[in-house]
Amino acid sequence: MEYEQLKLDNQLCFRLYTAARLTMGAYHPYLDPLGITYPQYLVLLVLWEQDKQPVNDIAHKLLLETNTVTPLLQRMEKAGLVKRTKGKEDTRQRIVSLTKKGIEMREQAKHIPECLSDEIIQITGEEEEFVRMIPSLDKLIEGLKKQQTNQ
Amino acid sequence: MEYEQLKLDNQLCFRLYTAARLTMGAYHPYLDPLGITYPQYLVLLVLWEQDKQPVNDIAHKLLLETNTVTPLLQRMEKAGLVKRTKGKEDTRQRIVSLTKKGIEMREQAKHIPECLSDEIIQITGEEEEFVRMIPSLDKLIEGLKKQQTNQ
DNA sequence: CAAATTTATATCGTTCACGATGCAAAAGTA
DNA sequence: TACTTTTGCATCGTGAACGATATAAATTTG
Repeated sequence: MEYEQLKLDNQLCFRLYTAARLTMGAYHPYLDPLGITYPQYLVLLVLWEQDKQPVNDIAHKLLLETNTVTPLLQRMEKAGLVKRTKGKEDTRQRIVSLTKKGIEMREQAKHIPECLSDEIIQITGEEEEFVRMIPSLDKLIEGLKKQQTNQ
Repeated sequence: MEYEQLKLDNQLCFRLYTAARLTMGAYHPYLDPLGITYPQYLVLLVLWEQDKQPVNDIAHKLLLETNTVTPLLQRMEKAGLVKRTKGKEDTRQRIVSLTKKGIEMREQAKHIPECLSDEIIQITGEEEEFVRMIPSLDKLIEGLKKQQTNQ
């Protein structure tokens, strides 16, 4: 069948696309009570690990463009989670730092990863299978990242 | 470290989220010349396999909500790729069918899956590793789907 | 040092993605 | 048959994601 490939290959990309959407959905019960979204949670994770970072560093760690991260941070600032101040050495930079509310949310979010792990294990029976997927995903991400920046 | 988990678990979800975005990005060079987006390409794949389907069937196959698919189809209709007609048996339904342009695009898109496979192989060295990921992703998707509809 | 280039962020426009809500048609129930 | 519920789709509002473009500050170059 000439068009058989059209069905077949979407396998990987379509599944990644779907799995990503559904796992993000699995965060909803935990993030909704905190009033944050999954991408906002990612920003908090980055800042909890190291406070006071310029927009660029945050974007780079999340592999997002700054024009995605800037509005995200603006919404988080409006929500009182972070504040954005001008950089002292390089005044082009905007240094993003956690507010009291942003710092305190760490405590409330402490159990989310554990809850989600448990949920995935409960849903799928075993954990190892998914732990094994991680290096493959990293390899794919690393390769695609290079592909898209170099050329 | 009390907060160690916060870093660790994002492993899976963050990687899925990132891998999905980047692989969708890898479609750009092939879809841009056709003037379609990745979700629109997915809709076309569904219709190429079987023409004339109600909105609901398309949404169900893509695991998307109808309120995502409806605007998507409206844009595709405006672009002249599909038309949407009222259902005859059930007049609530909107039957989506391919236009001449939509049918002809199949020929132009024929090689996309092959190109993408090649690219992934070239980027990452081997194919098997990613073929092996597919059943795991299916298991995850299936489980999360149940979780989110049942409760 | 002045001019050109790069860098850090912001803004704009378009397209998803989805919760909430609305509405009309179909299906089920009394 | 009248009434209630469900179903199929549409609309609205919000938050990503990102390409394109803008702007000011830093850096490089001549």
